[in-house]
Amino acid sequence: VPKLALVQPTNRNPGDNSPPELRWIRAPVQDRSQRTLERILDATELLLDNRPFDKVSVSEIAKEAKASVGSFYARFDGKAALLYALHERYIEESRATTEKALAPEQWAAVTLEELTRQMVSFLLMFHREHQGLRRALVMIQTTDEQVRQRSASLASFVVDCLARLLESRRSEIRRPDITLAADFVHRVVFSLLDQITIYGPNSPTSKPMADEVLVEEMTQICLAYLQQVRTT
Amino acid sequence: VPKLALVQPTNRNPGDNSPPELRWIRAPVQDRSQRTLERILDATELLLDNRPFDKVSVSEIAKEAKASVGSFYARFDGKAALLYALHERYIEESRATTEKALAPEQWAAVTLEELTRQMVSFLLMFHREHQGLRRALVMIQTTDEQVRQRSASLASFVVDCLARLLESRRSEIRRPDITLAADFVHRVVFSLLDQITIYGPNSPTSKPMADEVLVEEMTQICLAYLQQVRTT
DNA sequence: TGTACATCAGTGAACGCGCGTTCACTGATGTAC
DNA sequence: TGTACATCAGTGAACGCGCGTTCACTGATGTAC
Repeated sequence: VPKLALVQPTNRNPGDNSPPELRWIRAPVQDRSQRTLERILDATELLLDNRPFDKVSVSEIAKEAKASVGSFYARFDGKAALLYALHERYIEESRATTEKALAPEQWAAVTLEELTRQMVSFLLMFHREHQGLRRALVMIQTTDEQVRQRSASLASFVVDCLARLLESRRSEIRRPDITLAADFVHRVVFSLLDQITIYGPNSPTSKPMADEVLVEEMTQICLAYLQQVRTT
Repeated sequence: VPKLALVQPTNRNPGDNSPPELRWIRAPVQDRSQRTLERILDATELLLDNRPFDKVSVSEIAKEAKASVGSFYARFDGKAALLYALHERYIEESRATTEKALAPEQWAAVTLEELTRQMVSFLLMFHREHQGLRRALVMIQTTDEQVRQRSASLASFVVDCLARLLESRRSEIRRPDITLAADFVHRVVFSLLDQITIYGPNSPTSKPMADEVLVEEMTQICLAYLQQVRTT
């Protein structure tokens, strides 16, 4: 079980007047409560697959996690903190995954087309796995500035990694500004994925698109953009 | 003032056993109440620019519309019906606009590149204008099947128009399947616009992108995709 | 190894706030004669 | 043109439901001696 990236325990030194740290979670002291905490996180992510965060009540979460409402509040400063903690956990996982997946060395022997296809295909799966949570996060981001900034910083990291990867393949790319290209490709791919996250498989287009078709068209549009030959 | 596309008045004929019609609104009889209704719709759309639908209370809406809570409920079957009505109005407007904007004749003398740029640029503005409402609609679509289907039917219409336009320019396009191409281009463009709708100008990418850059890159990626020369 | 005590963890009924909805009433509009 | 009456429109205080949060209490764990 991957260790949780928790933010600041409750106990502080007397003279400690550091800036208002994010205190999303009351740090567990015993193993038992650590497990309760993780059960709560998992249960919530499960429940989010079927309903938005607002429609999932704290008592339901407690029930699903085989805990009580009281023990919930012993771990979290409130319902909002729960979503923050899930966000935290999700970002940690994404960051680690990205770092490995986008390392240029790994892709040295593969064509840009195949690289793109693998990437898109993997991302589609990854996003599907976390669909419920992602939907909840998308929704809260429309309001919560803090969550938005955390997501932005992850996105920024991903774009940097992507730019480095594209840089290592400069000869295969015709876009003049690689940083811009990385940024925009990221935008396109992730907004498509977000759309799927939000609306589910039957997205709000005419007909639902099979996964393979989707992956193929996404791959093609990225490639076409990166390798575009201007006709003017 | 464009006439509202309202759905079914309350009075029905005795033997009327038509399928469960959508009754989102209690049809106004006097002019006065018609105006109240529109004031309520406009006020809501205004309030939605700053807050999600859940955080806008009915009494606030009434206040903003210079009406009372009671008169609100005289027009709408409930708070949900209000959003449905706004959706209705929005879809009507979009449909009409699309029909005109995508008519092939209008674009006969323009290059595909310029056509695309104009379109993307217009859409960006249109979506910005309705940002608040769109955000609310995106959110409710994650839950409400009826709203989702209505949006889907609009999307379907737009894709059809787009396919017809692309068809009329077959010679400039290299994609084998034009229907698929229309569908996918629509998806890409609208998911990017949705992303902006949701997150505002400072979307969750590294740095916010200037409008002109955004329009330009969107234009280029669409063109590149439609005119792609396979290098294999 | 055993006992006492402190702290941590867990429980779930009760509380209270916010907000959607109702309802008894007043005022405005339109129509019949 | 005027009056009576019916219907429509508007008002806002009061209600009640749902759900997040609290709290007094019980049980578990760990530590000191």
